[in-house]
Amino acid sequence: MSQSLDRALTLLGSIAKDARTLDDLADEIGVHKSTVLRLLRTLEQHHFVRREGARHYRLGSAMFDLANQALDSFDVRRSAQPALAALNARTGHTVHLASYEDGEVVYIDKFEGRHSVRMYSRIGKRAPLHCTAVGKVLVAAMPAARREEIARSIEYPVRTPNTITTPEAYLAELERVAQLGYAVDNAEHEDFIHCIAAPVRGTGGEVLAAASMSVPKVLLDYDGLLALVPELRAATKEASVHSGWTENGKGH
Amino acid sequence: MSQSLDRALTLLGSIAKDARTLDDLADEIGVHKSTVLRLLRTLEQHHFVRREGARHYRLGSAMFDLANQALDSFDVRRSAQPALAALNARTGHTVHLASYEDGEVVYIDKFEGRHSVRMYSRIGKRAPLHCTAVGKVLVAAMPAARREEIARSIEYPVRTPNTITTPEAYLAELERVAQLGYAVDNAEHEDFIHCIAAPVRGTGGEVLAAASMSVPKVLLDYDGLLALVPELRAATKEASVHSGWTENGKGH
DNA sequence: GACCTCTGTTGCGTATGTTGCAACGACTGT
DNA sequence: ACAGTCGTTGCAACATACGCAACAGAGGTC
Repeated sequence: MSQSLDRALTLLGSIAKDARTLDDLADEIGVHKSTVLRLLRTLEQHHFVRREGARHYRLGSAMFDLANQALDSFDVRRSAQPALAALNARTGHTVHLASYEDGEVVYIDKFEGRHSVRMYSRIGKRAPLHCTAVGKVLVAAMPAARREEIARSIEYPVRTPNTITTPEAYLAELERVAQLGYAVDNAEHEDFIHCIAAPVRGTGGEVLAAASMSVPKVLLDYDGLLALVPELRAATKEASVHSGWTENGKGH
Repeated sequence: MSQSLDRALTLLGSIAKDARTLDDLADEIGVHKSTVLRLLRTLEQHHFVRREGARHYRLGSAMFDLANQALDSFDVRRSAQPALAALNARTGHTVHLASYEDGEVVYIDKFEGRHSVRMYSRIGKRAPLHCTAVGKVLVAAMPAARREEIARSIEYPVRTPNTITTPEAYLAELERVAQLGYAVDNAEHEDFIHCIAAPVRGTGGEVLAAASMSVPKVLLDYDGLLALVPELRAATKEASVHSGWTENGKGH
Protein backbone atom coordinates (compact mmCIF):
# COMPACT_ATOMS: atom_id res chain seq x y z
CA MET A 1 0.00 0.00 0.00
CA SER A 2 2.79 2.39 0.78
CA GLN A 3 5.62 1.76 -1.59
CA SER A 4 8.52 3.41 0.18
CA LEU A 5 7.53 1.98 3.54
CA ASP A 6 7.12 -1.42 1.99
CA ARG A 7 10.58 -1.21 0.53
CA ALA A 8 12.08 0.02 3.77
CA LEU A 9 10.61 -2.85 5.74
CA THR A 10 11.86 -5.37 3.22
CA LEU A 11 15.21 -3.66 3.55
CA LEU A 12 15.23 -4.27 7.28
CA GLY A 13 14.78 -7.95 6.63
CA SER A 14 17.73 -7.99 4.27
CA ILE A 15 19.91 -6.13 6.73
CA ALA A 16 18.99 -8.47 9.53
CA LYS A 17 20.38 -11.41 7.59
CA ASP A 18 23.74 -9.76 7.48
CA ALA A 19 25.19 -6.40 6.75
CA ARG A 20 25.82 -5.60 3.08
CA THR A 21 26.85 -3.04 0.58
CA LEU A 22 24.44 -0.48 -0.80
CA ASP A 23 24.11 -1.99 -4.27
CA ASP A 24 23.51 -5.45 -2.89
CA LEU A 25 20.61 -4.11 -0.90
CA ALA A 26 19.41 -2.18 -3.93
CA ASP A 27 19.46 -5.30 -6.09
CA GLU A 28 17.66 -7.27 -3.46
CA ILE A 29 14.64 -5.02 -3.36
CA GLY A 30 14.92 -3.98 -6.99
CA VAL A 31 15.50 -0.23 -6.74
CA HIS A 32 18.25 2.23 -7.40
CA LYS A 33 20.95 2.46 -4.78
CA SER A 34 20.30 6.13 -4.17
CA THR A 35 16.80 5.18 -3.11
CA VAL A 36 18.20 2.68 -0.68
CA LEU A 37 20.52 5.30 0.67
CA ARG A 38 17.69 7.69 1.41
CA LEU A 39 15.62 5.02 3.07
CA LEU A 40 18.58 3.96 5.18
CA ARG A 41 19.13 7.51 6.27
CA THR A 42 15.61 7.79 7.53
CA LEU A 43 15.88 4.46 9.28
CA GLU A 44 19.13 5.62 10.79
CA GLN A 45 17.61 8.81 12.17
CA HIS A 46 15.16 6.68 14.08
CA HIS A 47 17.92 4.32 15.24
CA PHE A 48 16.37 1.42 13.36
CA VAL A 49 19.59 0.96 11.47
CA ARG A 50 23.13 1.80 12.32
CA ARG A 51 26.09 2.16 10.07
CA GLU A 52 29.15 0.31 11.06
CA GLY A 53 32.27 1.67 9.47
CA ALA A 54 32.06 1.69 5.70
CA ARG A 55 29.83 -0.72 3.76
CA HIS A 56 28.29 -2.26 6.82
CA TYR A 57 24.82 -1.88 8.12
CA ARG A 58 23.22 -3.40 11.20
CA LEU A 59 19.92 -3.14 12.92
CA GLY A 60 19.95 -0.35 15.46
CA SER A 61 18.81 -0.02 19.00
CA ALA A 62 15.31 1.32 18.35
CA MET A 63 14.55 -2.12 17.04
CA PHE A 64 15.53 -3.81 20.29
CA ASP A 65 13.98 -1.07 22.31
CA LEU A 66 10.55 -1.21 20.75
CA ALA A 67 10.57 -4.97 20.57
CA ASN A 68 11.37 -5.49 24.20
CA GLN A 69 9.00 -2.75 25.20
CA ALA A 70 6.30 -4.65 23.37
CA LEU A 71 7.36 -7.99 24.78
CA ASP A 72 6.89 -6.50 28.23
CA SER A 73 3.28 -5.89 27.35
CA PHE A 74 2.73 -9.62 27.05
CA ASP A 75 1.71 -10.03 30.66
CA VAL A 76 1.94 -13.81 30.42
CA ARG A 77 5.58 -13.47 29.69
CA ARG A 78 6.28 -11.69 32.97
CA SER A 79 4.10 -13.90 35.09
CA ALA A 80 5.25 -17.16 33.57
CA GLN A 81 8.92 -16.32 33.65
CA PRO A 82 9.91 -17.61 37.10
CA ALA A 83 8.18 -20.98 36.70
CA LEU A 84 9.65 -21.55 33.25
CA ALA A 85 13.12 -20.43 34.25
CA ALA A 86 12.98 -22.87 37.15
CA LEU A 87 11.83 -25.68 34.87
CA ASN A 88 14.71 -24.92 32.54
CA ALA A 89 17.22 -24.82 35.37
CA ARG A 90 15.93 -28.06 36.85
CA THR A 91 15.83 -30.13 33.66
CA GLY A 92 18.46 -28.42 31.51
CA HIS A 93 16.18 -28.63 28.47
CA THR A 94 15.15 -25.80 26.19
CA VAL A 95 11.89 -24.18 27.28
CA HIS A 96 9.72 -22.04 25.00
CA LEU A 97 6.73 -19.83 25.63
CA ALA A 98 4.59 -19.27 22.56
CA SER A 99 1.45 -17.44 21.57
CA TYR A 100 -1.01 -17.71 18.70
CA GLU A 101 -0.82 -15.00 16.10
CA ASP A 102 -2.58 -14.93 12.81
CA GLY A 103 -2.40 -18.55 11.72
CA GLU A 104 1.02 -19.19 13.17
CA VAL A 105 2.85 -19.66 16.43
CA VAL A 106 5.13 -16.93 17.75
CA TYR A 107 7.78 -17.57 20.36
CA ILE A 108 7.59 -14.91 23.04
CA ASP A 109 10.16 -16.30 25.42
CA LYS A 110 12.94 -18.81 25.40
CA PHE A 111 15.21 -20.45 27.93
CA GLU A 112 18.19 -22.08 26.31
CA GLY A 113 18.98 -25.70 27.16
CA ARG A 114 22.33 -26.74 28.55
CA HIS A 115 23.10 -29.37 25.95
CA SER A 116 25.34 -28.89 22.98
CA VAL A 117 22.71 -30.12 20.51
CA ARG A 118 20.40 -27.15 20.33
CA MET A 119 17.20 -26.38 18.58
CA TYR A 120 17.34 -23.38 16.32
CA SER A 121 14.80 -20.86 17.48
CA ARG A 122 14.58 -17.33 18.64
CA ILE A 123 12.22 -15.03 20.44
CA GLY A 124 9.94 -13.50 17.82
CA LYS A 125 10.38 -16.40 15.43
CA ARG A 126 7.25 -17.77 13.83
CA ALA A 127 6.50 -21.46 13.40
CA PRO A 128 3.68 -23.52 11.85
CA LEU A 129 0.67 -24.65 13.84
CA HIS A 130 0.46 -28.18 12.48
CA CYS A 131 3.83 -29.56 13.44
CA THR A 132 4.63 -27.96 16.77
CA ALA A 133 3.48 -29.01 20.21
CA VAL A 134 2.76 -25.41 21.18
CA GLY A 135 0.70 -24.94 18.04
CA LYS A 136 -1.45 -27.92 18.89
CA VAL A 137 -2.01 -26.71 22.43
CA LEU A 138 -3.03 -23.25 21.32
CA VAL A 139 -5.45 -24.39 18.63
CA ALA A 140 -6.84 -27.20 20.76
CA ALA A 141 -7.89 -24.57 23.29
CA MET A 142 -10.18 -22.85 20.82
CA PRO A 143 -13.87 -23.62 20.34
CA ALA A 144 -14.59 -26.45 17.90
CA ALA A 145 -15.80 -24.17 15.12
CA ARG A 146 -12.67 -22.09 15.17
CA ARG A 147 -10.49 -25.19 15.34
CA GLU A 148 -12.15 -26.50 12.21
CA GLU A 149 -11.81 -23.19 10.46
CA ILE A 150 -8.11 -23.02 11.21
CA ALA A 151 -7.49 -26.66 10.39
CA ARG A 152 -9.06 -26.12 6.96
CA SER A 153 -7.28 -22.86 6.22
CA ILE A 154 -3.66 -23.62 7.01
CA GLU A 155 -1.12 -25.34 4.80
CA TYR A 156 0.45 -28.64 5.79
CA PRO A 157 4.02 -28.52 4.54
CA VAL A 158 5.88 -31.76 5.22
CA ARG A 159 8.85 -31.24 7.51
CA THR A 160 9.64 -34.80 8.54
CA PRO A 161 8.17 -38.27 7.95
CA ASN A 162 6.03 -37.76 11.05
CA THR A 163 4.45 -34.46 10.05
CA ILE A 164 0.66 -34.35 10.07
CA THR A 165 -0.48 -33.55 6.54
CA THR A 166 -4.27 -33.43 6.51
CA PRO A 167 -6.92 -31.34 8.25
CA GLU A 168 -8.67 -34.53 9.38
CA ALA A 169 -5.61 -35.96 11.08
CA TYR A 170 -4.91 -32.57 12.62
CA LEU A 171 -8.43 -32.23 14.02
CA ALA A 172 -8.23 -35.70 15.52
CA GLU A 173 -4.89 -34.84 17.08
CA LEU A 174 -6.35 -31.61 18.50
CA GLU A 175 -9.17 -33.56 20.07
CA ARG A 176 -6.65 -35.83 21.76
CA VAL A 177 -4.65 -32.84 22.95
CA ALA A 178 -7.74 -31.22 24.42
CA GLN A 179 -8.53 -34.44 26.29
CA LEU A 180 -5.04 -35.05 27.59
CA GLY A 181 -4.28 -31.44 28.48
CA TYR A 182 -0.88 -31.54 26.78
CA ALA A 183 0.54 -32.02 23.31
CA VAL A 184 3.43 -33.88 21.79
CA ASP A 185 5.50 -33.11 18.74
CA ASN A 186 7.04 -36.46 17.94
CA ALA A 187 9.76 -35.20 15.61
CA GLU A 188 7.13 -33.69 13.35
CA HIS A 189 8.92 -30.40 12.92
CA GLU A 190 12.58 -31.30 13.02
CA ASP A 191 13.93 -34.78 12.58
CA PHE A 192 16.12 -34.94 15.62
CA ILE A 193 13.98 -33.12 18.16
CA HIS A 194 10.76 -33.92 19.94
CA CYS A 195 8.72 -31.71 22.24
CA ILE A 196 5.93 -31.63 24.76
CA ALA A 197 3.75 -28.60 25.44
CA ALA A 198 1.03 -27.54 27.88
CA PRO A 199 -1.19 -24.48 28.22
CA VAL A 200 -0.72 -21.50 30.53
CA ARG A 201 -4.10 -20.21 31.66
CA GLY A 202 -5.37 -16.82 32.86
CA THR A 203 -8.04 -15.56 35.24
CA GLY A 204 -11.00 -17.02 33.43
CA GLY A 205 -9.31 -20.30 32.59
CA GLU A 206 -8.64 -19.07 29.05
CA VAL A 207 -5.40 -20.15 27.44
CA LEU A 208 -2.94 -17.25 27.33
CA ALA A 209 0.02 -19.08 25.87
CA ALA A 210 1.67 -22.46 25.58
CA ALA A 211 4.90 -23.60 27.20
CA SER A 212 7.02 -26.35 25.77
CA MET A 213 10.15 -28.37 26.37
CA SER A 214 12.26 -29.38 23.37
CA VAL A 215 14.61 -32.33 23.74
CA PRO A 216 17.01 -33.84 21.21
CA LYS A 217 16.11 -37.47 20.54
CA VAL A 218 19.67 -38.59 21.19
CA LEU A 219 19.31 -37.42 24.75
CA LEU A 220 15.96 -38.95 25.59
CA ASP A 221 13.75 -41.46 23.81
CA TYR A 222 10.02 -41.02 23.36
CA ASP A 223 9.11 -42.64 26.69
CA GLY A 224 11.71 -40.56 28.45
CA LEU A 225 10.15 -37.45 26.94
CA LEU A 226 6.67 -38.42 28.09
CA ALA A 227 8.03 -38.97 31.56
CA LEU A 228 8.74 -35.25 31.67
CA VAL A 229 5.10 -34.32 31.17
CA PRO A 230 4.23 -34.13 34.89
CA GLU A 231 7.14 -31.79 35.48
CA LEU A 232 6.10 -29.58 32.57
CA ARG A 233 2.51 -29.49 33.78
CA ALA A 234 3.61 -28.58 37.28
CA ALA A 235 5.48 -25.63 35.80
CA THR A 236 2.60 -24.49 33.59
CA LYS A 237 0.27 -24.80 36.54
CA GLU A 238 2.53 -22.56 38.60
CA ALA A 239 2.76 -20.14 35.70
CA SER A 240 -1.03 -20.17 35.38
CA VAL A 241 -1.47 -19.38 39.05
CA HIS A 242 0.86 -16.41 38.67
CA SER A 243 -1.26 -15.33 35.72
CA GLY A 244 -4.43 -15.23 37.80
CA TRP A 245 -5.79 -18.70 37.19
CA THR A 246 -7.59 -20.50 39.99
CA GLU A 247 -8.23 -24.25 40.16
CA ASN A 248 -11.99 -24.03 40.52
CA GLY A 249 -12.42 -21.40 37.84
CA LYS A 250 -13.48 -23.98 35.28
CA GLY A 251 -16.27 -26.52 35.31
CA HIS A 252 -15.73 -29.55 33.11
CA MET B 1 14.39 12.26 4.18
CA SER B 2 11.57 9.90 3.35
CA GLN B 3 8.36 11.32 4.62
CA SER B 4 6.11 8.30 4.72
CA LEU B 5 8.79 6.11 6.22
CA ASP B 6 9.55 8.76 8.77
CA ARG B 7 5.91 8.90 9.73
CA ALA B 8 5.60 5.15 9.90
CA LEU B 9 8.57 4.84 12.22
CA THR B 10 7.23 7.53 14.48
CA LEU B 11 3.98 5.64 14.42
CA LEU B 12 5.70 2.52 15.68
CA GLY B 13 6.99 4.48 18.63
CA SER B 14 3.49 5.66 19.46
CA ILE B 15 2.07 2.19 19.19
CA ALA B 16 4.77 0.76 21.39
CA LYS B 17 3.72 3.06 24.21
CA ASP B 18 0.27 1.62 24.15
CA ALA B 19 -2.32 0.69 21.60
CA ARG B 20 -4.61 3.51 20.48
CA THR B 21 -7.34 4.53 18.15
CA LEU B 22 -6.68 5.63 14.59
CA ASP B 23 -7.36 9.32 15.10
CA ASP B 24 -5.21 9.46 18.19
CA LEU B 25 -2.32 8.13 16.17
CA ALA B 26 -3.17 10.52 13.35
CA ASP B 27 -3.14 13.50 15.70
CA GLU B 28 0.11 12.39 17.23
CA ILE B 29 2.02 12.45 13.98
CA GLY B 30 -0.05 15.21 12.44
CA VAL B 31 -1.61 13.54 9.42
CA HIS B 32 -5.01 12.47 8.24
CA LYS B 33 -6.30 9.23 9.69
CA SER B 34 -6.62 7.64 6.28
CA THR B 35 -2.90 8.08 5.88
CA VAL B 36 -2.31 6.35 9.19
CA LEU B 37 -4.56 3.53 8.08
CA ARG B 38 -2.56 2.95 4.94
CA LEU B 39 0.72 3.02 6.78
CA LEU B 40 -0.61 0.60 9.36
CA ARG B 41 -1.74 -1.75 6.64
CA THR B 42 1.70 -1.86 5.15
CA LEU B 43 3.24 -2.38 8.56
CA GLU B 44 0.74 -5.13 9.17
CA GLN B 45 1.63 -6.95 5.97
CA HIS B 46 5.18 -7.16 7.21
CA HIS B 47 4.03 -8.26 10.66
CA PHE B 48 5.48 -5.14 12.25
CA VAL B 49 2.09 -4.30 13.63
CA ARG B 50 -0.86 -6.42 14.52
CA ARG B 51 -4.44 -5.43 15.02
CA GLU B 52 -6.05 -6.64 18.15
CA GLY B 53 -9.81 -6.61 17.99
CA ALA B 54 -11.21 -3.18 17.27
CA ARG B 55 -9.32 0.01 18.10
CA HIS B 56 -6.26 -1.74 19.33
CA TYR B 57 -2.87 -1.97 17.72
CA ARG B 58 0.22 -3.70 18.96
CA LEU B 59 3.68 -4.30 17.68
CA GLY B 60 3.83 -7.51 15.70
CA SER B 61 6.19 -10.42 15.63
CA ALA B 62 8.49 -9.19 12.86
CA MET B 63 9.65 -6.63 15.36
CA PHE B 64 10.67 -9.25 17.90
CA ASP B 65 12.03 -11.47 15.22
CA LEU B 66 14.35 -8.96 13.64
CA ALA B 67 15.38 -7.54 16.98
CA ASN B 68 16.37 -10.84 18.46
CA GLN B 69 17.98 -11.90 15.24
CA ALA B 70 20.09 -8.77 15.48
CA LEU B 71 20.82 -9.28 19.15
CA ASP B 72 22.21 -12.68 18.26
CA SER B 73 24.74 -10.98 16.04
CA PHE B 74 26.30 -9.38 19.08
CA ASP B 75 28.77 -12.15 19.69
CA VAL B 76 29.68 -10.76 23.09
CA ARG B 77 26.16 -11.35 24.19
CA ARG B 78 26.39 -15.08 23.56
CA SER B 79 29.83 -15.54 24.99
CA ALA B 80 29.24 -13.42 28.07
CA GLN B 81 25.88 -14.92 28.90
CA PRO B 82 26.90 -17.85 31.14
CA ALA B 83 29.26 -15.80 33.30
CA LEU B 84 26.73 -13.00 33.76
CA ALA B 85 23.84 -15.34 34.44
CA ALA B 86 25.94 -17.04 37.09
CA LEU B 87 26.85 -13.69 38.63
CA ASN B 88 23.19 -12.78 38.72
CA ALA B 89 22.21 -16.10 40.25
CA ARG B 90 24.95 -15.89 42.87
CA THR B 91 24.33 -12.34 44.03
CA GLY B 92 20.66 -11.82 43.22
CA HIS B 93 21.41 -8.35 41.86
CA THR B 94 20.44 -6.97 38.47
CA VAL B 95 23.18 -7.47 35.86
CA HIS B 96 23.39 -5.53 32.62
CA LEU B 97 25.50 -5.92 29.51
CA ALA B 98 25.88 -2.72 27.53
CA SER B 99 27.55 -1.50 24.39
CA TYR B 100 28.51 1.90 23.02
CA GLU B 101 26.42 3.24 20.19
CA ASP B 102 26.53 6.67 18.76
CA GLY B 103 27.08 8.82 21.83
CA GLU B 104 24.98 6.71 24.11
CA VAL B 105 24.92 3.41 25.95
CA VAL B 106 22.66 0.59 24.73
CA TYR B 107 21.69 -2.32 26.94
CA ILE B 108 22.14 -5.55 25.02
CA ASP B 109 21.37 -7.98 27.80
CA LYS B 110 19.79 -7.96 31.20
CA PHE B 111 19.43 -10.37 34.10
CA GLU B 112 16.73 -9.28 36.48
CA GLY B 113 17.55 -9.04 40.19
CA ARG B 114 15.61 -10.96 42.79
CA HIS B 115 14.71 -7.97 44.93
CA SER B 116 11.41 -6.18 44.85
CA VAL B 117 12.99 -2.78 44.35
CA ARG B 118 13.95 -2.88 40.73
CA MET B 119 15.71 -0.61 38.37
CA TYR B 120 13.70 0.32 35.33
CA SER B 121 15.56 -0.78 32.27
CA ARG B 122 15.07 -2.95 29.26
CA ILE B 123 17.13 -4.60 26.57
CA GLY B 124 17.49 -2.08 23.77
CA LYS B 125 17.04 0.88 26.05
CA ARG B 126 19.49 3.74 25.63
CA ALA B 127 21.12 5.59 28.49
CA PRO B 128 23.51 8.53 28.81
CA LEU B 129 27.27 8.06 28.93
CA HIS B 130 28.01 10.56 31.68
CA CYS B 131 25.96 9.13 34.53
CA THR B 132 26.17 5.38 34.11
CA ALA B 133 28.92 3.03 35.20
CA VAL B 134 28.79 1.16 31.91
CA GLY B 135 29.08 4.42 30.00
CA LYS B 136 32.22 5.34 31.91
CA VAL B 137 33.80 1.95 31.29
CA LEU B 138 33.09 2.06 27.56
CA VAL B 139 34.39 5.59 27.04
CA ALA B 140 37.36 5.09 29.35
CA ALA B 141 38.49 2.27 27.07
CA MET B 142 38.86 4.57 24.08
CA PRO B 143 42.05 6.39 23.11
CA ALA B 144 42.55 9.74 24.83
CA ALA B 145 41.70 11.80 21.77
CA ARG B 146 38.37 10.09 21.27
CA ARG B 147 37.57 10.33 24.97
CA GLU B 148 38.12 14.06 24.82
CA GLU B 149 36.05 14.38 21.67
CA ILE B 150 33.15 12.54 23.25
CA ALA B 151 33.43 14.32 26.57
CA ARG B 152 33.16 17.65 24.75
CA SER B 153 30.32 16.65 22.49
CA ILE B 154 27.80 15.10 24.86
CA GLU B 155 25.26 16.88 27.01
CA TYR B 156 25.37 16.66 30.80
CA PRO B 157 21.77 16.62 31.96
CA VAL B 158 21.50 16.56 35.75
CA ARG B 159 19.75 13.43 36.98
CA THR B 160 20.64 13.47 40.65
CA PRO B 161 22.74 15.65 42.99
CA ASN B 162 25.70 13.37 42.23
CA THR B 163 25.59 13.62 38.45
CA ILE B 164 28.80 14.73 36.76
CA THR B 165 28.05 17.94 34.89
CA THR B 166 31.23 19.10 33.17
CA PRO B 167 33.54 17.63 30.53
CA GLU B 168 36.51 18.27 32.81
CA ALA B 169 35.06 16.31 35.72
CA TYR B 170 34.03 13.55 33.33
CA LEU B 171 37.50 13.28 31.79
CA ALA B 172 39.06 13.08 35.25
CA GLU B 173 36.60 10.36 36.19
CA LEU B 174 37.40 8.46 33.00
CA GLU B 175 41.08 8.60 33.85
CA ARG B 176 40.36 7.09 37.24
CA VAL B 177 38.20 4.39 35.68
CA ALA B 178 40.94 3.50 33.22
CA GLN B 179 43.42 3.19 36.09
CA LEU B 180 41.17 1.14 38.36
CA GLY B 181 39.74 -1.09 35.67
CA TYR B 182 36.19 -0.61 36.87
CA ALA B 183 33.67 2.22 37.21
CA VAL B 184 31.15 3.31 39.80
CA ASP B 185 27.88 5.12 39.40
CA ASN B 186 27.29 6.50 42.87
CA ALA B 187 23.60 7.30 42.45
CA GLU B 188 24.43 9.61 39.56
CA HIS B 189 21.68 8.31 37.31
CA GLU B 190 18.89 7.42 39.69
CA ASP B 191 18.66 8.58 43.25
CA PHE B 192 18.10 5.26 44.90
CA ILE B 193 20.41 3.04 42.90
CA HIS B 194 24.16 2.71 42.58
CA CYS B 195 26.15 0.53 40.21
CA ILE B 196 29.55 -0.88 39.44
CA ALA B 197 30.74 -1.85 35.98
CA ALA B 198 33.73 -3.53 34.35
CA PRO B 199 34.82 -4.21 30.79
CA VAL B 200 34.43 -7.41 28.80
CA ARG B 201 37.39 -7.83 26.45
CA GLY B 202 37.91 -9.66 23.17
CA THR B 203 40.78 -11.39 21.39
CA GLY B 204 43.02 -8.36 21.08
CA GLY B 205 42.24 -7.02 24.53
CA GLU B 206 39.82 -4.52 23.02
CA VAL B 207 36.71 -3.70 25.02
CA LEU B 208 33.64 -5.34 23.48
CA ALA B 209 31.08 -4.32 26.06
CA ALA B 210 30.63 -3.40 29.69
CA ALA B 211 28.90 -5.45 32.36
CA SER B 212 27.38 -3.89 35.44
CA MET B 213 25.58 -4.70 38.66
CA SER B 214 22.87 -2.35 39.87
CA VAL B 215 21.94 -2.38 43.53
CA PRO B 216 19.31 -0.37 45.40
CA LYS B 217 20.95 1.76 48.10
CA VAL B 218 18.55 0.47 50.72
CA LEU B 219 19.99 -2.99 50.23
CA LEU B 220 23.66 -2.18 50.31
CA ASP B 221 25.61 0.94 51.27
CA TYR B 222 28.47 2.31 49.20
CA ASP B 223 31.13 0.20 50.89
CA GLY B 224 28.99 -2.87 50.50
CA LEU B 225 28.71 -2.12 46.81
CA LEU B 226 32.46 -1.74 46.40
CA ALA B 227 32.92 -5.05 48.17
CA LEU B 228 31.19 -6.66 45.18
CA VAL B 229 33.78 -5.39 42.73
CA PRO B 230 36.01 -8.49 42.91
CA GLU B 231 33.04 -10.71 42.18
CA LEU B 232 32.01 -8.57 39.22
CA ARG B 233 35.54 -8.57 37.87
CA ALA B 234 35.78 -12.32 38.20
CA ALA B 235 32.64 -12.59 36.11
CA THR B 236 33.81 -10.13 33.44
CA LYS B 237 37.13 -11.92 33.32
CA GLU B 238 35.37 -15.20 32.70
CA ALA B 239 33.19 -13.54 30.07
CA SER B 240 36.30 -12.08 28.44
CA VAL B 241 37.96 -15.48 28.27
CA HIS B 242 34.89 -16.87 26.55
CA SER B 243 35.11 -13.97 24.13
CA GLY B 244 38.63 -14.89 23.10
CA TRP B 245 40.65 -12.74 25.46
CA THR B 246 43.95 -14.04 26.83
CA GLU B 247 45.74 -12.73 29.89
CA ASN B 248 49.03 -11.98 28.16
CA GLY B 249 47.45 -10.40 25.13
CA LYS B 250 48.09 -6.94 26.46
CA GLY B 251 51.27 -5.23 27.48
CA HIS B 252 50.86 -2.43 30.03
C1' DG C 1 -36.54 2.33 17.89
C1' DA C 2 -34.69 6.60 15.89
C1' DC C 3 -30.87 9.56 16.50
C1' DC C 4 -26.12 10.74 17.36
C1' DT C 5 -21.24 9.96 17.86
C1' DC C 6 -17.26 7.62 17.24
C1' DT C 7 -14.46 4.43 14.66
C1' DG C 8 -12.60 2.36 10.47
C1' DT C 9 -12.83 2.22 5.43
C1' DT C 10 -13.00 3.55 0.34
C1' DG C 11 -12.58 6.43 -4.21
C1' DC C 12 -10.74 10.10 -6.19
C1' DG C 13 -8.02 14.15 -8.03
C1' DT C 14 -4.13 16.60 -7.10
C1' DA C 15 0.21 18.14 -5.38
C1' DT C 16 3.90 16.32 -3.15
C1' DG C 17 7.34 13.48 -2.29
C1' DT C 18 9.99 9.98 -4.05
C1' DT C 19 12.43 7.95 -7.68
C1' DG C 20 16.10 6.91 -11.16
C1' DC C 21 19.63 8.95 -13.60
C1' DA C 22 24.15 10.60 -14.26
C1' DA C 23 27.96 12.79 -12.51
C1' DC C 24 31.15 13.48 -8.64
C1' DG C 25 34.24 12.43 -4.81
C1' DA C 26 36.39 9.40 -1.71
C1' DC C 27 38.86 5.28 -1.14
C1' DT C 28 41.43 0.67 -2.40
C1' DG C 29 44.30 -2.01 -4.64
C1' DT C 30 47.50 -2.81 -8.56
C1' DA D 1 48.70 7.05 -11.93
C1' DC D 2 44.78 4.36 -13.03
C1' DA D 3 40.83 1.48 -12.90
C1' DG D 4 37.45 -0.19 -9.99
C1' DT D 5 34.55 0.08 -5.98
C1' DC D 6 31.28 2.40 -3.11
C1' DG D 7 28.73 6.26 -1.17
C1' DT D 8 26.76 10.76 -2.06
C1' DT D 9 24.32 14.83 -4.28
C1' DG D 10 21.14 17.80 -7.64
C1' DC D 11 17.82 17.68 -10.63
C1' DA D 12 13.77 16.85 -13.48
C1' DA D 13 9.83 13.65 -14.28
C1' DC D 14 6.69 10.89 -12.72
C1' DA D 15 4.27 8.03 -9.80
C1' DT D 16 2.57 7.82 -5.40
C1' DA D 17 1.05 8.81 -1.22
C1' DC D 18 -1.79 12.42 0.52
C1' DG D 19 -6.02 14.90 2.33
C1' DC D 20 -10.66 15.34 1.55
C1' DA D 21 -15.31 14.02 1.92
C1' DA D 22 -18.57 10.63 2.07
C1' DC D 23 -19.95 5.98 3.76
C1' DA D 24 -20.52 1.95 6.82
C1' DG D 25 -20.77 -0.19 11.09
C1' DA D 26 -20.77 -0.35 16.14
C1' DG D 27 -22.17 1.57 20.54
C1' DG D 28 -24.40 4.64 23.33
C1' DT D 29 -28.25 7.86 24.68
C1' DC D 30 -32.62 9.55 25.07
